[in-house]
Amino acid sequence: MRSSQVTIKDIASQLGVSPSTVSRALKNHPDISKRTKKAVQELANILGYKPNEIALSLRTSKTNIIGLIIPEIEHHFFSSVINGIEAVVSLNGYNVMIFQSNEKYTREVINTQTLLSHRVDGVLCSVSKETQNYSHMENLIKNSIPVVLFDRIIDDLPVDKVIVDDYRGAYESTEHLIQKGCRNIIHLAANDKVSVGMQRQRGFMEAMKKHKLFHKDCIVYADTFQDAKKAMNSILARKVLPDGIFAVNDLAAIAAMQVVKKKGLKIPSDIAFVGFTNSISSQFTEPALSTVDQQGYKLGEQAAQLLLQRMSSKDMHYTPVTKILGTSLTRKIHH
Amino acid sequence: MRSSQVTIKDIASQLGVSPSTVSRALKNHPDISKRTKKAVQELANILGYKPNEIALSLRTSKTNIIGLIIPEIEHHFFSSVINGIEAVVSLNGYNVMIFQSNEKYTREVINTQTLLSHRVDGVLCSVSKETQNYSHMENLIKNSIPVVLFDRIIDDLPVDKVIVDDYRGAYESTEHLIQKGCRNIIHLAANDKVSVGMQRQRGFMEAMKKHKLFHKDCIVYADTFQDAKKAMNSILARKVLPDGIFAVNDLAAIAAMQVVKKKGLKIPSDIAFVGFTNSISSQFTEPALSTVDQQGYKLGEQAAQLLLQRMSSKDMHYTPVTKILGTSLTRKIHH
DNA sequence: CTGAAAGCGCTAACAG
DNA sequence: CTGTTAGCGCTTTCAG
Repeated sequence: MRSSQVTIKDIASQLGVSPSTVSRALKNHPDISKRTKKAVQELANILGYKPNEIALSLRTSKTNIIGLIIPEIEHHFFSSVINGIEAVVSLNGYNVMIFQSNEKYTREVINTQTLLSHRVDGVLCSVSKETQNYSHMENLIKNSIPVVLFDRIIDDLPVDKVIVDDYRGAYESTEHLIQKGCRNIIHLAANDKVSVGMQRQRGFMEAMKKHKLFHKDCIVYADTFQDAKKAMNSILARKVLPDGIFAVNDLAAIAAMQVVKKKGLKIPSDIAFVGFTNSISSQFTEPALSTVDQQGYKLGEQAAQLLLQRMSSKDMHYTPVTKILGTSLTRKIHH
Repeated sequence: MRSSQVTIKDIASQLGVSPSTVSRALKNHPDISKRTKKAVQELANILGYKPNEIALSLRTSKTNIIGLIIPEIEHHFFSSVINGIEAVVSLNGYNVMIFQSNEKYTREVINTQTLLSHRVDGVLCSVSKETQNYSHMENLIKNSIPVVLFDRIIDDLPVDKVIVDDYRGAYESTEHLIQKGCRNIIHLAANDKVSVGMQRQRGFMEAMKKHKLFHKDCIVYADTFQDAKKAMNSILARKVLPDGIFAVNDLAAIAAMQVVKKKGLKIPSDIAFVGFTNSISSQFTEPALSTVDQQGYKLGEQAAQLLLQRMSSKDMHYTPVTKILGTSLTRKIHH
């Protein structure tokens, strides 16, 4: 049954007309007679003709594909970003091609090359933890492929960016803990140099300093489940116990909560917790974890809109824009 | 700076040779002199030449793209499947184009048409909950695009399939509960007609019947968080309380656990729980939820392998294969 | 060792 | 109203 795909030529020869007539008939060109149009469209339907996007792309140098590079798809935050992106771009006739860097710089570079080869019309990217150098992104731009960075950005790269206000999210969370009576708050901080983690740490520090609560032992680097468990254990071995924990992500917060509960301490009365991400799991801890919602879906929408906008303008000498999205603290702590 | 993409022609004209020479030089064709090769390859590097995949695809009618249709990317199971797929296909030079049906039949149909237009080399699909009709899949096959279904399959469609042994996973989970002493087990079952849910229900029923524990009230339809909460509340209002719950997914199990704990009952001593999916969240409940691991990654790998195999054989009259993957019960119940 | 030409599927001048 | 032609970028005969 190896029927290869139906082309405009097949329709043309079966109808005894030229390919261009078929092409025109299919797009309702006014020049074509009603009879011909009808015949063509009917036969196209019967044969199940679908235009070959590849041929179209080659002609128009437009693929209607947006390239997306994210660190890990298995991250709920990123999959919700994807949904926001798809919602926006699909309305404009674009499809998304997703690539994962798996937090590796080298993979990210390969991804950009593949994107380039596939001649995608634009690229959305959230960079890997390893990424310091950004010549691969510049390479896209040099090839006149617009780039928008989101969430994990490269500060120095002059392109459009959409980020979450990590600084303020962290600041407000810390203040919330303070308002709830915490005086000795510890921040479980990110280990890497990614902007996101740095901003959260900065937000925490500023809030603590403002309330004169900052001290040198209140930052502990631990951003994975295992690390956070270890860290929390050694924190609980300190002479002075904390009364609040602000974690750089929910995973670390949840890990720390488990350690705290195992020691028989009560949450939030003995130690209160705030996480960051609003992951699915944060609803299932007991008590439910108070956490900063990053609004991945909205972030995706905004990034996509910015990219589409940039793609539609021919101007390569634009002034890059950075959009900052607000966060909101969910499930505030109740004593 | 609007430099459009570098082509083989650019290199050719700059070097005063013909495009065909450049083409050959770039792929190390033995006919080309060392000098020319070196010159071409160097210039290609400098200009940042990347072959235009679109043009290649048009020529070879091979896109090196695998189309993937899944219900929802925000589902951890599916994103782990994606990773399994990518791991396998990327080794073979393929990229994946992901489409979501969002559990809508109509979207799934549109997705297949887009895939067809993009002339993907093969399609992997897990169908939506609504999907009953499968002419859209047949349409792909008619166009000689091999299809492999995974997890959520259509029984009647004669294509390769990879599924998890939902029946056995459910059967064994139920027996595990029985071994642990449960005599009145209730199954929180799927509401829809998807094969996956049906198999789990069948597995549960068979195990219960074998041990003469089956009775008419032991199946309750509730497969979402909200529904499961409601269902569990009304179950706890029964004259005879259950001593075990087997849920069709972790979400329902977790919801039910929360209701049970709120009532002051102990888990697992009063009521034991087993879920299905091995979601991230299942590790974070207290106690951690015993659940059936579906091995999404492995499933993805197998499906991808099957598809690649089918793609490489020209034979359109193959006998479809169905691979069944085992499951394993994680975190068995400890009293 | 290298070049010219044809063709993948489609469309848009241009020419009837 | 319809057909012919050229060309998008690339490879691959065929012909030097």
